[in-house]
Amino acid sequence: MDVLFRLGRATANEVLETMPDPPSYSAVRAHLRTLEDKGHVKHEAQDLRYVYIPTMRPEQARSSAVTHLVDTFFGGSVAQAATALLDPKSARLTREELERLARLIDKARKDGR
Amino acid sequence: MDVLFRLGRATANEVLETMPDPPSYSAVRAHLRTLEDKGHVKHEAQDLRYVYIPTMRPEQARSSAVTHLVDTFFGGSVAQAATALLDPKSARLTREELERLARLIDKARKDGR
DNA sequence: TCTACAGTGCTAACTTTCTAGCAGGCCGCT
DNA sequence: AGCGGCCTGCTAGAAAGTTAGCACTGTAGA
Repeated sequence: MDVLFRLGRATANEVLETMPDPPSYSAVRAHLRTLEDKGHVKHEAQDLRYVYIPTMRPEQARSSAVTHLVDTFFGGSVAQAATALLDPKSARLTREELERLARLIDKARKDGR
Repeated sequence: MDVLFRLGRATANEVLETMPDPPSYSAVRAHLRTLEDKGHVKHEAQDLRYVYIPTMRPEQARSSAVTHLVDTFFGGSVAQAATALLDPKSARLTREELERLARLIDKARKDGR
């Protein structure tokens, strides 16, 4: 699923290549089929191969992944998560990105009043 | 693992209770044992039961989870992830948290020069 | 045309995970 | 002492996941 979310859509082979520590091609194909059985994924025929696509909308997948991360690693605190995310040691942000985030927070400060 | 990261340390029973959609108690115990075999977890005897603890340091676990999330759902863009995280629709932040984040970004703007 | 190639569907064996349940130990209670 | 509850270790069978490999199909190139 992570590979599919990352790429948006992918063939069995692309999934295999993108996986770290990949199992066999057969395993990937079988797994994609069971994901399809469970409804997490659908496929389309493209050229001669199947392209698999997550059924969940990307925004929803993102948002639930974010919530899960915040709950699991930051005790539900968005502020703590944001602090870790913006940690200057790892986060390399361009000037424009910083400006945009500053504006975003400024807006939240005004609106939240 | 998510449960253990969330709680810091937990018995098999606590893991079971915390899991959404939990398997059987046997499965949880067995799984904790294989996690221990693989070195992801260790246990201590407390009173009469085992308490399981992740072997990875929390900061490291957090940071690699954050990296993985950013790569999987935001194409590696910290800025996009931060934007989603601070989305006013979902993020409920107190005034002090907003101030702190604003200062954090301000500092990054100055330092990054 | 025919050959090679890459993909699908399917199957059968194998490995790992999940499950229920049993024996045994420690504790607290009566 | 005896009982019940709760935990561990362990086992064996069921379920799920992994693997290799076969037949078949459509495409491209010699």
